[in-house]
Amino acid sequence: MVMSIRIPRGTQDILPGQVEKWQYIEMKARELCRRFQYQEIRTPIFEHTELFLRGVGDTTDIVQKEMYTFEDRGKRSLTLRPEGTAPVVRSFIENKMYGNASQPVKLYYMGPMFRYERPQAGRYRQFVQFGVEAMGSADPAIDAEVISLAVSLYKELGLKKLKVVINSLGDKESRSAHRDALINHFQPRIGEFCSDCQNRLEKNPMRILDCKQDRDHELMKTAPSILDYLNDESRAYFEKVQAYLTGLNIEFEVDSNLVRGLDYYNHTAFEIMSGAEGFGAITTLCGGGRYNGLAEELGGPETPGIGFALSIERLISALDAEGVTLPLNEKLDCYLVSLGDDAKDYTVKLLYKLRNEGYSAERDYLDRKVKAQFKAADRLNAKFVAVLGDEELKENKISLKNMESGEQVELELASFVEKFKEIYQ
RNA sequence: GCGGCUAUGGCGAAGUGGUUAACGCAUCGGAUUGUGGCUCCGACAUUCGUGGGUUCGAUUCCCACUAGUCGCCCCA
Repeated sequence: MVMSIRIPRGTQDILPGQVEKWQYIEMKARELCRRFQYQEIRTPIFEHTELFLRGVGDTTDIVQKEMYTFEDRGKRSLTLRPEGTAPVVRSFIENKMYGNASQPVKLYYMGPMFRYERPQAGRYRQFVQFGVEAMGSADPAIDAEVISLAVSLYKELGLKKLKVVINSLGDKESRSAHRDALINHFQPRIGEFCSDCQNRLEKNPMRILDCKQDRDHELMKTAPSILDYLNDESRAYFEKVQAYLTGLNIEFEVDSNLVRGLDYYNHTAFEIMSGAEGFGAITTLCGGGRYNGLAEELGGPETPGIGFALSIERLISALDAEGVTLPLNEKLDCYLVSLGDDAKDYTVKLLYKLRNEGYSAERDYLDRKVKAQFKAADRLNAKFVAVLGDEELKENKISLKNMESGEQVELELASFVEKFKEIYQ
């Protein structure tokens, strides 16, 4: 036998039974965006590699080791998008949305992202992100709006064990002062830290604060906090964001060690984590932050922006971990049981009629016995089963059974659909 | 990129260096010659991830590969 071809590593098929959850979540997300007034944008699955080099930052892990990059026949270097912000900002600039009548421009996207990583719980090579981007406003109220949108999605879906963590990375000036302070702090004893941290010292000293291996080192506890290096403007901004969140009754924690991995962040950075038991090592459900300056970096006009991205896979894992069942009702309106060739021919037509009237309806296509047809109806959660056999056909009758009550009535065959409508009410 | 564990029917899962590879669920058939959810009976893997090696003989032992899984790094 020929070896069968299997799904590529780190990808998954979403099968019937599971896909309903996805559809429900997608519907919820879209509905929420309608209420919050974010409009959908669909950008290509691949972009010029250059976009991510400049947008995400060429020292980031994403760019250095996780991109699906290929050359097309025209020798262009293209990359399957590893994240959604850079493409949206690219489109914003390219389509001159900064000139739109309504500002800020508030967009959302939902679709697959690709990162070449070793798969584990909650991590895939192709995964689906839902994200929003609000561009053109540097009002801290919109930071709070973006965070609240993500929180609302989780809460409305039924998650309870959530933790919102925020931090401020400050503006350029604050960040650079903090960076110098960090280097001065760790430099003398960097040899006592892990090799990753040693590399981080020059590249991105902030990341040392995030290290799990060296978290108990005494220099960690005494490390300069970004919050002490925020200039007045940055501090005022961060305080305002917190005040708005408090006003929205959104509980949060300030964690000065929260550092996001992408280069483009500044000011507000946030994460939403799941505290559910058995959720695995990865607890981040959603990550986001402000990226003033990214538009300029990509060749557009100076435009402030903030957004988040969350993974639908992790959202579903969190729902499962908390034992939340989504209100999916999968009932079949009517199953048609037939017995005999003439009856079968008739029910084939009847089935189509019911479907054209808007009902979900099904029948047997494997010539199964009546008993097995009923079993199939049961498995499909049929509300009603109509039975047409030789006897009924001869007398122009059809039986209709209510599967919940077990009650069965005989109806005129000719007016079945009309009668069904009445009874179905 | 690195490390641990795993790989047996549609699913879950036992098992052994040697002539029939347990069992449970699901499915199909029957008891009930036209009525589901319960019960009982029967059927259902020329085959144990792929390739190679050791052996008279491998699903079982060894190696490689692939995949899954969990963790590290990092992230959604």
